[in-house]
Amino acid sequence: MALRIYNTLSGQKEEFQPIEEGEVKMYVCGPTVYDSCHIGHARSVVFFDVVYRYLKGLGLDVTYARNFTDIDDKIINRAGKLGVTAKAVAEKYIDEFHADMDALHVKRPDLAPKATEHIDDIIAIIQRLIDKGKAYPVDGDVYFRVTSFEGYGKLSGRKLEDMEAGARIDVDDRKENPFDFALWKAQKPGEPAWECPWGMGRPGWHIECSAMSSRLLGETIDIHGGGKDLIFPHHENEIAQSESAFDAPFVKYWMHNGFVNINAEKMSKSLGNTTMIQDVLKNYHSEAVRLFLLSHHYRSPIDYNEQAMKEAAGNIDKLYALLRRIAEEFGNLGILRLQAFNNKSGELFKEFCAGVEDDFNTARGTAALFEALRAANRAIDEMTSENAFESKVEIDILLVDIFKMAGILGILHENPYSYFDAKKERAGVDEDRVAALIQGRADARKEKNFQRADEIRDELTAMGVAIEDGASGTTWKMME
RNA sequence: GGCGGCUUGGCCAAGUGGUAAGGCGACGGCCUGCAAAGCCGUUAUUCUCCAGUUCGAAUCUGGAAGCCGCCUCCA
Repeated sequence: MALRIYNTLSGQKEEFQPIEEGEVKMYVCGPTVYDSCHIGHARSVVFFDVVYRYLKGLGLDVTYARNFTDIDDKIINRAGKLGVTAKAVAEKYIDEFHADMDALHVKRPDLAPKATEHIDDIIAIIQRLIDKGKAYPVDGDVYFRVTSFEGYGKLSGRKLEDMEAGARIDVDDRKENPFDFALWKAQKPGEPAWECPWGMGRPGWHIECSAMSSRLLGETIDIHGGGKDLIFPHHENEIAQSESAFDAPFVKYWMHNGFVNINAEKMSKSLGNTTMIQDVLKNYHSEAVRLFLLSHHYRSPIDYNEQAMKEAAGNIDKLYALLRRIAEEFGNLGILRLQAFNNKSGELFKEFCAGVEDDFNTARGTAALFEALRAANRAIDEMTSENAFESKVEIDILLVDIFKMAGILGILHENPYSYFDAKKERAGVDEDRVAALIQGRADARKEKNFQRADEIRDELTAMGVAIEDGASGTTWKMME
């Protein structure tokens, strides 16, 4: 099987061939750190986290960079409102970003550069572009000369002539062409600024990615990703800058994820439905969030709503319930989990990979995950003293597959007992009272007083507690 | 105005020209004192509509309708 990736540049799926055998250089546009992250950021970051995990799983030597835009109009505005420095705003939200993404079990990228740490690189590229006649300074600003780059529009499929007709853009007489964009912005009073050959100022938005990508990963990289909205103008402009500066292709595979809608509406500040990761995590387990995000194809829009989240949360519950069941039957879940990294995988993991290899179709992959879940439960259901050995072998293979899939999806990090205990704690029920009621019910059942037993169960139900009678006694959990 | 995308069962959602994955829900069964959980089975002759190409189309082509995104900061 070969990995195929939909390349925005070509508009089709292409077989993935790294530029250097066995190595992958990947860059993903990170956040502008002026506010908390929302579920849309989570989608992008979680998706590319899966790309990273999968490529590493293939044994490739992946260098993954994800930047922070830590100097920008929005940050400066925010700082002005709060009466603090832009740096303070950026630092606060970088910390928040890390906290959010750690909570979502996102692996840290190899490199997390900040724009302000690469001002020299930025200035060097701008100088180069000016020297080559691709950019021009005006009153301390520097603009990229869009008409100097023949391929302008190749990523977004736009032509300069077409855009000019209906475009709503600022008319700025100082620009040669309305689509020329700022590489450098002259300092305004009170703004943070750096010294450069054109006077004090700060970088424009697009140039930082060209600078950091080329400095950290090379002039041509394998994968560059981000949200669909970045295709134009951000990534289009990055291509123009980088390819003009280095006379080499900038990126081999462009990948863009789709948006998250909220209850079938576009998420936007004006609608007031911006859904922050922190708030989502108050209501749902982080792995439910990941499973929700990954059970849809990354390029399609997805709808965040209560039903979808409850479904995902329910499925995470089922997976942990299986893990608990296996731990109860066989013990040593930790050892079984370790085996996932050494043992050969079974058919279902191969099926899972077949999905993921097809343009990271994790939605297709989850079908294999649920099949493994069902097969493992069935094997335990059907286990007898005669077939115990065969069953154990079968369950082992299924469990290894499940852990391997979970390792790529980034779920099932917890011990199942602590997972369910944490749920009980979050629900805030009186556990001693539940234990007492269950004991009372057990006594009633012993005396065949089923009416009393059912009364007690009703009482538990009213508390939101669901009970399950098993071979080794009664267990309970919180109902959804 | 320009560019792009989407329309698959009650809901969500895969589907790469060869005869509709998976999840949720619903219904029936096994299990259970009864339940729950788990398992088994049933739940789209059909993929918005119309025409065409083909031995064969949800998948390709043309047309129609509806929905959505981008073109402005945005994941």
